[in-house]
Amino acid sequence: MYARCLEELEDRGEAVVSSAQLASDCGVNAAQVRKDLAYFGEFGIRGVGYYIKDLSDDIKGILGLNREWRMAIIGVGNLGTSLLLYKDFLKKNYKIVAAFDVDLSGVVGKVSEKIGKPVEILHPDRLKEVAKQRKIDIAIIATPASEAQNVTDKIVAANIKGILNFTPAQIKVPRGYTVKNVYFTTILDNVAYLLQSKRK
Amino acid sequence: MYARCLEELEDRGEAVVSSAQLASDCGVNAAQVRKDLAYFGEFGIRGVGYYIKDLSDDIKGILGLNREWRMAIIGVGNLGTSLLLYKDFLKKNYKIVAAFDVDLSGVVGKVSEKIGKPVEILHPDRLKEVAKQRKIDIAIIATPASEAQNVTDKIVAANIKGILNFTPAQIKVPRGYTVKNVYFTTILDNVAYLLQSKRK
DNA sequence: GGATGTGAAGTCGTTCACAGCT
DNA sequence: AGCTGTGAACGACTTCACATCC
Repeated sequence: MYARCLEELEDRGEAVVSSAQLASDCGVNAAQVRKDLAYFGEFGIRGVGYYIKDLSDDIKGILGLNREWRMAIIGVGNLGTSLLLYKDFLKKNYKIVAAFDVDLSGVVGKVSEKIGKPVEILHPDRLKEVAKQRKIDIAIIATPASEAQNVTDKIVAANIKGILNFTPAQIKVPRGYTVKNVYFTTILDNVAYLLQSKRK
Repeated sequence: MYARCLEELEDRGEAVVSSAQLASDCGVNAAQVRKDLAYFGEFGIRGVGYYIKDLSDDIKGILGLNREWRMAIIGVGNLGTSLLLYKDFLKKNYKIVAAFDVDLSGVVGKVSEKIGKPVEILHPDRLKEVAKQRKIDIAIIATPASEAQNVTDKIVAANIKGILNFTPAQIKVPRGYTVKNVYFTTILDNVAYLLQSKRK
């Protein structure tokens, strides 16, 4: 959040920012900003503020955003295709280096056509082999929910430590693996509840 | 989360569940489950547990999941199209009742072809008019980030109180509006940081 | 002077442990 | 006997307030 705000300030040509301003931009408390940043070191200058460029670089270093993260998409349906075409990845250090689907034939044409160049769709059984070759860091599960655990097991076997799960299934992984779940209807449930409870 | 677990238990033919089992299914503490549920009322029976069907219905009532929520997609690019085609909405009480885009011509054909029937794409300026007609509860922003605030202002003018924002822009709304942000690269940043900090 | 870094206070959420029902 | 509901202990995060330093 701070990294994103800082980039915006940088683009605007600003050089220094105070915790108060950064807080207001991010919609949080100023003390919060200082605590968060101070946790990782002393980045600010008393009486002045934070040098935007330096702080931005420091944060990116801390978050690991200054290196490339190589990703695989598993499941090339609507969502998977959408992610393959997702332009924001290009600006950031995220790169999709492989796409997997059980249906090899069906999707290739459509996706390739949209993306402008042929996309190679591989069978999920080849995950382990390809993960090593292409140094995959993160796997994105965009299959039907019923396949989620099955696919997860293949990801674990391939020793890919980061997983982004777009299915509603609660997947099980050994410790040491990082899983983030993103499920649209759960987010909508949240909005719906807040709307309903405010209305009354 | 509980609602989803309960549905699964229901499908499996179970009738009663204890806080301990529900907790284990959801990956949380048993006391947590009891506190969460007790907050809204006394749903359990001491010495027995919770009747799954009743609890499931109660939770859905509390969350507002037993009524239809009518949504509009604004921005019919890759992501917007993907959401229009998203099948999980059909099983839940979420319904996309309108789609908006500044480019009326470009997308109609492609989406319609995929969806099997013609999809009507409207200009965002018609949001207010259509919101009233079609009783839109929630607006989904799937435009480029640069358009987010612009579109948000139209949503506010149309008096749509729930907003799901898929752009990285931090949008501003008057109080009384509910906004949820879903931004893929932020989630990936999180995964990347956790991976990096574990590795060292 | 002015903004950071940080102990202390305050707030919120989680977990424990057990009284109270069924 | 067993499991819920809940006060109390605990822990984590947020905010305050000010000493500290540029």
